[in-house]
Amino acid sequence: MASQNQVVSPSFLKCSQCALGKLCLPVGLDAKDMAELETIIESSSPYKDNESVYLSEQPFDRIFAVKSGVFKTVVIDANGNEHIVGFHLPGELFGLDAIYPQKYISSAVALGTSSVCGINYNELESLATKLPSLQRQLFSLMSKEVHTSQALAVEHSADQKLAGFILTLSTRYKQRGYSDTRINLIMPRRDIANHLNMAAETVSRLFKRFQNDGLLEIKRTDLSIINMEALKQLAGCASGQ
Amino acid sequence: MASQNQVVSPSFLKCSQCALGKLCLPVGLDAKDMAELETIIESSSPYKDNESVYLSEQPFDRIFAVKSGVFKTVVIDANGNEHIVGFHLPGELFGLDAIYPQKYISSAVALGTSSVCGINYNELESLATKLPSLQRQLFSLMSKEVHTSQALAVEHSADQKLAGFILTLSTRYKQRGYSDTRINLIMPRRDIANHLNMAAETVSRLFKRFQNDGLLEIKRTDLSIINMEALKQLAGCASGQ
DNA sequence: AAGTAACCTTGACGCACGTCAAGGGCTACT
DNA sequence: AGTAGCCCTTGACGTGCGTCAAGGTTACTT
Repeated sequence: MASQNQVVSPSFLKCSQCALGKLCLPVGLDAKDMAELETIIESSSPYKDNESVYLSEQPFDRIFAVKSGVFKTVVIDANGNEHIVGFHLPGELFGLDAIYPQKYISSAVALGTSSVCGINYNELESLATKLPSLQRQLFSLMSKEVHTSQALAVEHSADQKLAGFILTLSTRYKQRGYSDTRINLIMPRRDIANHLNMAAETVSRLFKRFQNDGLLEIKRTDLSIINMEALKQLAGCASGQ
Repeated sequence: MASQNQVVSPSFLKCSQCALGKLCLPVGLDAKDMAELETIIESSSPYKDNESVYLSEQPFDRIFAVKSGVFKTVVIDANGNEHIVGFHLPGELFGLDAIYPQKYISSAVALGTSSVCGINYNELESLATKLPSLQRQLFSLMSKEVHTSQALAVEHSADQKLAGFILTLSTRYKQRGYSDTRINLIMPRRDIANHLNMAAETVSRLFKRFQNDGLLEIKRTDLSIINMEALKQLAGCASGQ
């Protein structure tokens, strides 16, 4: 299950050439600053489905940026129950919650073949004191992270939560240049349900109801949003952005 | 309801003299750095019960540190329903979620007479590039914020959520030098319930059950924890820290 | 000291959603 | 091509907790 395939890819795609630059860590950096950032970024070979980047309780040394695919971060409570804290799309960071405790709180697991960039945190910190634009972007991304964590807690009913979840995916994929109405749900229903604190059966039933109500069409992992406005209204709107 | 009483207190208590220094922004700063930080901190006269520090949608300019009392941060969804995102004790920061969107997402409201220090964010940012220890502390605090926001989402049943809530309060008060077993719940049941996404009646019933089971004793705002271990087990433990 | 309003408690009731169980459809491996 | 195993769906059932309603306490006001 665990694996540490930290082999540096021979064909390392630098930030300056990476299509995710406009979303990821380098936002707001000029060419010179980006070149400096590139010196501390390490690329990894891809993780296979269900392989983990790090495990809960391991000492913290790096944060990660998704290069391709999707990762989930998972915590396990005292009773052994798993809870999926979040899903991470290309250009998003994970591991930030480990900075304060200096150890990983969650485990990070690949959903399908996926790859990351690793960034040594100590080096990142010292670089950030030299590059105000980088410091600014880090603060901004962490603030965003706080906000998204809070947003989940606002939603009450099951349909509100699921509608909100679909909308955040839609928004995030759109920002990445993908369609915001046709989405490939890589994660199984069980994972969606777990993340939203509900039963997989409920997810299934709600998808069916949403489909009957003309909000969307779904077949397995292939989701098409038909009525975006109605979905937003269901979600209580706050999930946009 | 709203009020902007930003009069600088004549008896401004500097960070170096403030008892909260060991928890708040100045953690890890030496005397010289702290003196620099003090130059950008502004103190306010106290807010009365239910007065707001800022309102949702207002432009972001400052973050805040609680000096005394308690504040709650509140978001209002599209349907006009309020949701309490968090309670903030002395030495804790709020307003961090406004950095990314550059406007306040929530409103911050005093629970009883309470006071804050305001810190201009632009000045804080430029100071942080000069003081690595300050930058480090900011990253650390924001990471902690991410973590606490996530922790709420892990809890499932109502008793788990309430037990977890009591425990986080206990831990946070202990860190502040107060008792971790005798807690004054300034916030009304309704606010606790709202924050935990449950009905006030449920909070009332659970408190009674916890009391019958010998976990705690509670009368109005006066809470005594009797069996800490049992509470932790109920909460699924993760809430310690 | 009396009046009023907010807060808390308690009970009765109903529903949303979790749990349990069974069946159907992909995908994958041999 | 056949079979095994997961994933998803669908139904039946139970229950945790929300909602509604009423009564009791405490705190603030004049």
